[in-house]
This record gives sequence, structure tokens and C-alpha cells, in this order.
Amino acid sequence: MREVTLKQIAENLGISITTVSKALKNYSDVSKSTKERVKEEAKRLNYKPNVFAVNLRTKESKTVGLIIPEVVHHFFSSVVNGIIEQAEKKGYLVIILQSNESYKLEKKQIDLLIRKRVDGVMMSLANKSIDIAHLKELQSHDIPLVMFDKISKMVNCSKIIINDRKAAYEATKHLIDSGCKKIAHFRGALQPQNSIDRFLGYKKALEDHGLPYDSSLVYLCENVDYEDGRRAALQLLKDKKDVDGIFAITDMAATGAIAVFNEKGIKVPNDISIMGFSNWFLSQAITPSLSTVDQPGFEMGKKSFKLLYKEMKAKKKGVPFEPKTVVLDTYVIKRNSTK
Amino acid sequence: MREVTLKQIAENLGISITTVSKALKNYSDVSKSTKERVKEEAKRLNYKPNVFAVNLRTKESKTVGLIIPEVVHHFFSSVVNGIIEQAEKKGYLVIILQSNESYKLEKKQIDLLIRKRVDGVMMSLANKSIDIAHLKELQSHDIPLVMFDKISKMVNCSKIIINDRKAAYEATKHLIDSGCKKIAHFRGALQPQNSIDRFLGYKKALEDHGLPYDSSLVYLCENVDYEDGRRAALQLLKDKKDVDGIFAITDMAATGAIAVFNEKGIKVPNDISIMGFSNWFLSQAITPSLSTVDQPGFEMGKKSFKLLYKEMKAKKKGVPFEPKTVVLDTYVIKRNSTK
DNA sequence: TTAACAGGCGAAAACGTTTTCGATTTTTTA
DNA sequence: TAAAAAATCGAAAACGTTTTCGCCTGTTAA
Repeated sequence: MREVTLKQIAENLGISITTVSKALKNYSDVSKSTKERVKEEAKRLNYKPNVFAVNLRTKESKTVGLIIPEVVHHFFSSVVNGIIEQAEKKGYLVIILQSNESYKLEKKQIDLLIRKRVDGVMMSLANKSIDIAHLKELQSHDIPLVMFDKISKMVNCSKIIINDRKAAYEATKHLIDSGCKKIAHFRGALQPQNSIDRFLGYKKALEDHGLPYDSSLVYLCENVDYEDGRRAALQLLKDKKDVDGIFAITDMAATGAIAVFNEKGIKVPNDISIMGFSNWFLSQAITPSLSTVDQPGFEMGKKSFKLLYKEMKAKKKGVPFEPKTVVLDTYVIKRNSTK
Repeated sequence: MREVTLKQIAENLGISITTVSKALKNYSDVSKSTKERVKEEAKRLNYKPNVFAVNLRTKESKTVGLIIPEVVHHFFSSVVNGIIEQAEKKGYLVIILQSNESYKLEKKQIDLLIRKRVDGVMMSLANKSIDIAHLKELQSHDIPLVMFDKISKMVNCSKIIINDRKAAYEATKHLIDSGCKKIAHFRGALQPQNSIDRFLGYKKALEDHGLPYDSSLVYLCENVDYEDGRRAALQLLKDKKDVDGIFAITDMAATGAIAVFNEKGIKVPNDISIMGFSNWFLSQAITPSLSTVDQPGFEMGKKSFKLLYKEMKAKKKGVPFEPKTVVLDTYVIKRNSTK
């Protein structure tokens, strides 16, 4: 059984390949009757265009690339979900690559996507990516780019982000409003803009509400994970700072802290309140359930593709496209780890 | 700036396209000196082969498809991770699609992959997929297929699975060994082989150890999630069956149950022991930490691609390939939710 | 001296589609 | 009835690569 081609259909019907092609695409210079005959025959033979040939001819692959630090992560997999869903609606497929938070790998992945001639790329920057030469390379190949969550201000492209600073401010404010007087912060690594902004939001909230900022109350959680949260909480207990509230940079770190306090018999939120960040659904499963800030991953993915799609369409039509930056809303979710 | 092609290089060097192509691929009928000249020029111009043309000519895309029920799921995203890592090593890209547990969508996704002419497909079946016509369609197009985790016995292809029945048996045995006398089971939906096998393992373990099987101790968790676990636990309390152990089909259902018991002041594991399944890392973050069965997602992904790769290679060479079934090891992880 | 052979190269076909442009036929208009 | 216009079709080029096959030159064997 050979593959069905336009030629096949043309021969069966005694007409030219050209006409068959045009009939299937509803060109106006094909008569109604031949269109019908062609479509019928195509259906009968279960004809499917050879994408390889179409790609070559049209110079587009109807495929987009996605680079994220890691797939196994609730936030990013939510983004992936949003992207895939939206892309599918528009007839695009998504190729997913991981950077594993490494600059070198990220560069390699971009190179791969260029070689594969994807029609567009979406990405969230690796923590260690400070240089952006590889992104310029992408743009020099005229491939539309959308960045989300972890972006670079140095690159002129569309961006989908949240206002980390504001979100952190509100999270901290929630702790203050609920009566906390001495609030610690479990912060993330030093480079990523994300982690800097959340720190700044925390600091600003303290200052705006008459609480002194004390750098010894800021604990570093390099990997922002459960283990880091545990470590920081244990250190905090050892330091005996009489802290009555913690704003942790991620739900995972917050969860580690809660686990430690549960073990030590320290009551959350009566002895100490804890605020997370992201609202991955672990948050409601732990005891006590975790107050947090909702970070709309799915929405971010959807929006990312939508913007990319607009830019790809504009490029195809040859009309200029002005990169946009979209800031998505976040909001505090109050659960049982805060009063 | 135009794209660099073989033609470009050929003209620069005053030789034919044929020779350039052959030089780059180290054909033996090209002299050493021209090979060097060609390679140098290619490097100088930063030549990258046009994959569209290569695809068309070679009839392969160096791309594989992956269909899973949902991305936002710790187990599946681990699998994805394993697959991507392995595929990359062999120079393949991965297109990920979701079935959302729907047969109709699954069928559509497969159709998409056929149209895209991927070189191979890996998939885990949707719960509601009972018919396998769409898989036959795949095979009729001569596209290698590997199934993992949720497979169909009706399809003749390579498979990577765990022994759910044995794993469930051992999980239940662990409860028995730790002193439980009356053990309930939170089971999954009725169709999937997975959920059937785990149920059977549970039942067999009871019987082998002199405990009576009581169908009223089996609670249905259709979606095997946190909410289902909560619901089942509440029902179980209402039923007052004096159960002292639960084997839940997933960690999420187990977590829901633990949350309920925590709220009601029922001590885990002193009043009741709980055993989960999968070992997603929530397990160690909750209080008490959850005993469970490790299900090696990453390993499963790696192995899946490796097998697919073997089959694709065999197909290319025209040698016959005998589908293999690989059963991965699982083991019980003892934590604090069991004695 | 001729025949056989090897090394090095290129012409050309092929993969299957899209699209331009001109040719032919039919219909409409003057 | 002739000219203009519209409707319908197809030849051919193009996309960029891979690979078969034959050609030419020079060397080796008989």
C-alpha cells in the first residue's frame, strides 16, 4: 500500500496535479464540479498531505518550541498544559525541551529549535542565564519569541509575567494584617529577577507598615524546595529570633517549614504564621493547609501562545509587530497557616 | 541575508551541489582535499541543512510523538522527563500531546501524529480507551509504537510496565506485617487495568495471610485524587467499620485520607495505618510522611524511548523487530504513616 | 599497446507540494 | 458576428536535499 499523493488523485480523475491541489484549497479558478470530484476522491483514498513537502514549500512547520527549566514542576507543567491546549486549537504542535537551569543547555536547545525551523519559540529563562546572546541568535533568524515568568529585560520580545514584587508585597501585608510583628523571609537564589523582586516586595511591605527590616531574618533557599525549607526552618529555630511569621518564596519551601514546626510541636498559625507562593495544589493537602499567592500557570501558558500566534501571523503577512508585555493578576489565598 | 544552502557553497567553491553534499557526509568518492575545502566553507558560512528538505528526501522527521493522559501530574511529568532526556541524546525531538483521559481526543492526537509523520509514538492509554482501532491505524502506517504504564493487551507492541498486582500485594502485605487486621482499600475506576490489578493484589494479600476479604471495605475513588481520598475517608468513618489500615490506590487519595484523619483527631498510624502508591514527593512532605510504593516514572520514560529507538532503527534497516515487554521493579517505602 | 580498473566528479531524477502565468474554452457584450 | 471578458485548466518552476548512475582521467595489469 503506497502513500496517497496529489498525483495519485490526479491520475485517477484524469486531471492535472495543479488542479487537484487547487481544488482541495478552494481556489476560485476551479469549477464547482471538479472541486467536488476531487474532494470526494481525496476522501475515498484517505488522502493526507505530505507535511514534509508542505513544510519545504511553505517554509513553515506549524510547530513551535518551548524551553523550560524543568518539566517536573507543578507550575511549569501547568504552563505546558495551557500552551498545548491553545496551540492545538490553532493547529500547532509543541516541542518541549528542558534547560535544567543550565545556560549551556539552554543555548543548545535554542540551536536545536533553529535547526528544526520551528515557527516560534516560548521560553522561561534558566536561573543561570545571564548572557542573552543565544536569544539574539534566535531573533536574527527572524523567529518570533515570547518569554514568560522568568524573562530578561534585555531582550525585545513579548513577555507574560506576574508582578512578583507586588504579589510578595501583598503576601507580606497579609501576614502583617493578621497580626504578625516579626516576619522572616525565605528567599530564593540571588540572581533570578523573580527572587529579587519577591524579596523587594517583602522588604517594602515591612517598611510601609512600620516594621523594621532586619537582614538577619532573611534565609537563603537556593533551590526553593522542600529540603531548603526544612533547613531554613531549623536554622530559624536555632537562631531563636522570636519570629511570628514567615513569607517563603515557594510553597515547597513553606511546606518544609511547616513539616519542621509540626515535628517540633510548634503550632501553625498560633505560634507562627506561614505564607507560601504559587498555589500548587499541595498547598491545600497539607496540614495545616497553606495560605499562599496564586500564580496562574495555566493562564500564563495560554496567553503565551496566543501572543506568539499573533506575532507569527503578523510575520507571515509581513506586517510589523510591536512586542507586548502582559502582567497577569495574582491574589492572596487565605487558608489555615495564617490567622 | 539569505539562508545558506548547498548550492551556495557549491558556487563559492566552483564545484557541484552533489559533491558538496557528499563531502559533508564523508562519501568515499570525494577526495580528501575537496572534503576539507567544503567543510571549511560550510563552517565559515554557518551552514545548517534545511530539515524540511531532508525530511522530504529521507522520509523521516527525527521526531517522536508522546501521548499522555495529562501533563500536570507528578508521575507523568517524570516520564516525560525521562523520555526527553533520552531522546535528546539520540538527536530526536519529542512532541507532547494530552488525551485528557478521553478516547476521542486520544484518537485525534494519534491522527495528528500520523499526519505529522513522526518516526515513532510512545503512549499511555486514557482510562476510557477500551477500543483500540486508533492504535491499529498507527501500526497500519508502519509507525513504531511503545506503550507504558497504562497499556492494552490487545495491541502487539513493546510495553514498559510495573507489576501492579505484585506491587499492591506487597503494599498490603506491609500493612499486614505491621499488625493491621482489618484493611480497607481505596480503589480506582473500574475499567483501567492498573486499578483492577492493584485491587487484585490487595485481595490476594488478604487471602494469603488469613484475613477475610470484605467487599464493603472497598471504596471507589473514581479520579484517584485528593478530594476522592477525603470523600472515601469520611464515608469510612461514617461506616464505623473499625478499620485499622488503608491501602489507597494513589498517594493523592492517601493524602486526602490523612488530612481527614488529622482534622478529626484520629492518629496515623496509631489508630489507623495508611499506605499510598506512586511515591510522588508530596509523600514525604505531609505529616505524617506517607508510606508508599515507588513507581519509577523517570526510569519508565527512559526505557520507553530506548525501546522505541531500537525499533525505529530496526525498521530503517529493514530487519524484523520483536516487541518486548519490560517489567520494572517497584519497592515499598516505609515512612511514618505505617507502624 | 590495449584492456581493465580505480578515483573523483557531476548531471539528473526524485521526494510532494504550491503558485505563477499563460493557454484554452466559454460566455457576455457591443 | 466579432471582440472583450470571464471561467477553467495545466505546464513548469521552485523549495533544498539525497542518491543513482555514468563520464572522464589517469593508473595498473596483461
